Amino acid sequence: MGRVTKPLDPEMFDPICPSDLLPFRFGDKWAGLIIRCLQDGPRRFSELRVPLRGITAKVLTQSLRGLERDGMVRRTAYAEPVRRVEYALTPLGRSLLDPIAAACAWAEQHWDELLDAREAALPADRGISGRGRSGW
Amino acid sequence: MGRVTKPLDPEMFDPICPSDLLPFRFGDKWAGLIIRCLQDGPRRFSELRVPLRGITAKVLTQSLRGLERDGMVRRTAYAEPVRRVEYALTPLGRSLLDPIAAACAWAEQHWDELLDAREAALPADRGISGRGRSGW
DNA sequence: GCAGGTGGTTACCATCCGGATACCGGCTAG
DNA sequence: CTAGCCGGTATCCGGATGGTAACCACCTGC
Repeated sequence: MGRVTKPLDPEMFDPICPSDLLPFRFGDKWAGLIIRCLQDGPRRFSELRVPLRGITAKVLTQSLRGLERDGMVRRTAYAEPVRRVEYALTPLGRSLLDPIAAACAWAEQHWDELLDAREAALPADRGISGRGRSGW
Repeated sequence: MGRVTKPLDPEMFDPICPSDLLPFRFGDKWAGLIIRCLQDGPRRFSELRVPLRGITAKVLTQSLRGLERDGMVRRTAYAEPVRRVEYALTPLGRSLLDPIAAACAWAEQHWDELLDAREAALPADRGISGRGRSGW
């Protein structure tokens, strides 16, 4: 089976920058990232684990099952000698790319302000809200 | 002091419909709702509790402190005989209204599909993902 | 004096969520 | 035979999250 889509960039999610201040979440912690991983076509389980650095098999399975159940993702297992399973966006899942992109654009645009606010809050951090990490 | 903005509609968040399937979240469970409550101008603590049916003082405080820390909301306490505290959106917080609106529009547009997917999943519900309720 | 509103705080609790670790059967390459 | 990849599952765990209930000081109105 010839590869149709380019392999995922292991660096597509910078581990330092864009994940921990962003106040948007889609579904669980990984759902947004997964959706974006699938935007160029179907991906295999292990393929998804590459850019989602550090995600464990269990958690990825969990997240994918949730997305499948909600009609965002379609899972296809092929009856081949070597086990192969592919995950692809449904039209519904694909329609999510737009609002996700809007959220990303917002974050990118206001990144400095977000950092500033966080930094300014640190000294007298009342440390109440739970937004220490936010997912994507 | 004259009231500038219309009182909040206690029904502005339908308790049945728009909250529990929506796969978007902003910050913690209440942050998105709070932001939208503040879009027409500053609101007082108790005023916010009305449309946010069921939110307890503690949880609202928590959420507001988080938003304040992240620069989305500004808290102003007035030195008056009767205690008065107002919460208002900062420009940064206001800028969030757009992507939030995009998310809402998406949800509204795909509501039926979301419901269908959920319903179809119920019989053989593998019940793995944590998206039973989503907040936003 | 007492009830009631305002804007919280404190202590406690159940649940959830993500993660670590170990393990699995089927297949293939050496 | 053995090692390793593939796509998971089973079990356990700690911390975050959200909620309840009780309490608080201060002020106003009856």
